Amino acid sequence: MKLYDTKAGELRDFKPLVAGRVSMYVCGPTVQSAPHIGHLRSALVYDLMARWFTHLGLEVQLVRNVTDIDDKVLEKADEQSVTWWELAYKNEQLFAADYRRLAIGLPSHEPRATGHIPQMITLIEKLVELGYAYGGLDGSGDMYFNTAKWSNYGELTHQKLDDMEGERSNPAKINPQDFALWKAAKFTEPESASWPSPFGSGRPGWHIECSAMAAHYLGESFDIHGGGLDLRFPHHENELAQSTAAGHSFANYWVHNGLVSVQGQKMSKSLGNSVLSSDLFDKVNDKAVRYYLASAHYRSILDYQPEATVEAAAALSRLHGFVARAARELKESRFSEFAAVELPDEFTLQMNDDLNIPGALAVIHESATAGNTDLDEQRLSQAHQRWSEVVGMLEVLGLSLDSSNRTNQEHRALDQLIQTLIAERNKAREDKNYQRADQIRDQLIEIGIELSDSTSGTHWSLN
RNA sequence: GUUUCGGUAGCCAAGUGGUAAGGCGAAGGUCUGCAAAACCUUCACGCGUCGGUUCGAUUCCGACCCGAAACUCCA
Repeated sequence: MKLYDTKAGELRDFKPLVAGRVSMYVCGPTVQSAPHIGHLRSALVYDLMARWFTHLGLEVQLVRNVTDIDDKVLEKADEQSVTWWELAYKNEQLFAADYRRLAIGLPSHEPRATGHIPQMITLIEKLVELGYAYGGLDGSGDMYFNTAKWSNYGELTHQKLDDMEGERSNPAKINPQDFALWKAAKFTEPESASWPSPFGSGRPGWHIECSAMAAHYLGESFDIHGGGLDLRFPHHENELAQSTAAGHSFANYWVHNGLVSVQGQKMSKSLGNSVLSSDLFDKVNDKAVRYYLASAHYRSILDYQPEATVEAAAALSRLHGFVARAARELKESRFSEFAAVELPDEFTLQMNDDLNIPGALAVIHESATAGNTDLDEQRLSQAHQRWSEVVGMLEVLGLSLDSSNRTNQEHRALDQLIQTLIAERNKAREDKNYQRADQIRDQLIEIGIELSDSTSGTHWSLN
């Protein structure tokens, strides 16, 4: 498999550090507010990547952190007159709920920053010991990383220290580009937001959190570090600098997902142009939202267009339609069970090519078309092959038709009710009472149930 | 200014040094009592503009235009 490595600036063959295993660290959200679809796309990208690795037979370790303490969390909590941990927890739950709805798998670990303060302190101490960290020149008690001492600084984003603007007005820093490792407690902030440390009480800087947690769960070297493109600098550059300065080899591959934009502009909390998951979930079903967010290559900008979600729903519905039709029409044959078949080579090729989901989706569509034709022509063996392929491919992408609601009690009751109406309608059709037949069909359409007549009888589906 | 990344049909969106995947949508057709669904056919002589390299460029190179992201708060 090839992956685009931001640090190398090119596609690289992916080779795990330990054969048969892949370790991934993904920057999760700062839980200062509810998720928007940009956050969800990011989580989805790494979920898809993890699923593909799993399909390839690798054992995946995925760590996705939660930043539950930082300036913004404290600020927002203050505005809303709640404690910072209440705010953080509430938002963390909103993220979790959306992840679940999008069928984004649980990571192996989902560490909160506040649960790993000792590891962060240890890492800062190490940096002090090695001469890369210093206490703020203004005596504030802040700790900073000395970027001038680390000659590789800028290697992730290919920038020279001199070209970077940095924060010129901060008298606590030796170099304007230096960044905070530890922020001393302030009188204006709640006491609960500070922890004791050898540098005085305070809280960790944003970047050190990820360095410490990645090392804690995945070790000093691991395979892939992922996150949104906007985190490349300063966040990931700083993580890389402090971790490697501390002697860790850190991530072997750096992967960055493209952002979601609205009318050509980045979706962000500060711009106030956030599209929330509920905006999509209200319009189309959960799997269609997943399909939509996955439908652009993960490194491309996804410019949000409301109609595009409806298009995604239509496209996915055709695939699900084939799966359901094949299941129905093959039921009575010797091909009633779908087989664990090899996925089409082209699909594998696309997925191995830097996770080209759009290319992979094209393969699924082609298989579904071919499968529908096979069913039309009564080529059951081929249809069975196509059906199995499509089911397998959808499963890898987490886009399978949910089967849970087909087995529950409510569904059975609904089915019996509709079957009664179908029988009445078919009787009416036999009697050439088309007015009554169409009336039944129209009434069902109105409540979202679609009937379709075929040689194998009349079937219904939720629209 | 510096560093990244884009500009492909009505819309979404892949891709390639050899003549443009797929989806949505639209039109026509097959099927149907009529529909729906499904299938078939058609829908970019064109891939921001202008040059260059080449037998050949949308793809490589250069310049330019437009847009996005980052530059110490952001997935």
